[in-house]
Amino acid sequence: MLTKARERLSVSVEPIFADRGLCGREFGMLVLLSRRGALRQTDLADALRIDRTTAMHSVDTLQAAALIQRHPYPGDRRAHAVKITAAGKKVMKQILPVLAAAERRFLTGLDAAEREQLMALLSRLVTS
Amino acid sequence: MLTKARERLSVSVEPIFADRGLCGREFGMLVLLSRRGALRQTDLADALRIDRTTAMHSVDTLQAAALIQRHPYPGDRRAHAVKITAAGKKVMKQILPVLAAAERRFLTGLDAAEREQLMALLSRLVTS
DNA sequence: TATTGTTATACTCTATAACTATA
DNA sequence: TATAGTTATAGAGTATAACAATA
Repeated sequence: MLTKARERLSVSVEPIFADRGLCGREFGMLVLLSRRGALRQTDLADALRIDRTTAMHSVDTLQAAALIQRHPYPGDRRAHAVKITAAGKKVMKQILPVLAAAERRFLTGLDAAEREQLMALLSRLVTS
Repeated sequence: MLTKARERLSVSVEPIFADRGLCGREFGMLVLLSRRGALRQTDLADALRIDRTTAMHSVDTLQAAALIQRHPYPGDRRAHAVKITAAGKKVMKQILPVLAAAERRFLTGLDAAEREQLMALLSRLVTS
């Protein structure tokens, strides 16, 4: 059931990212970088629980689209400080409401109280 | 949240199949075949919403393990009637309670009423 | 002409291994 | 000796294309 629900959601949500040349993970990186500021690539990999080479591909994609930039990392010349650009913030802000709308469509059929219930139950499953 | 919950569940459930040389999809085929009797490979593909070549790989795997058999399909000599074997039913019945136990562990933290609530809400999302 | 099963092939996604430059 | 980033490569998993047999 979880599989089906998730599949259904991602079918309606992934095209939103794909339209901008991104995938869900890359959007997640933008959100992460806008919240936490500059991060090293390994920090991104750890946060997303993926290999650092996998993270690098996404960083490459985002940089090619000028949505993030690699900067020198203060205090460690091996590392890069990955920062979201103004263009990156803009794209992220464009996506957010579209994403919220898709989520609302996905949740059509549940009233406000039921949505909260679902979220509460799921979050307990995820964190327990 | 759905993604995380599903990931968490599959981490605890996939090893159950892997221990028997199967994956979730192949177990799903066994369940399907035990419920609906003989099916053509395209029927399996349609039911699981995968390509028929992808379904074929799973049918190959299950047949190599002698959990299913390909028979002539009455009335269409192009098709194969895929049937679950006695060994297949046995493996399926061995897996079912282990799976249920894993599901219960996954749902630890929710009481009976909350589990029902979650299932009800998810099923409405899936079918709506 | 269309469909079933099959084969061969290609593509996507992800990770591992090895390299470099730093630490 | 270990770590950050990179490169090249390999492995799943899935799909597409083409084929033979049959409809």
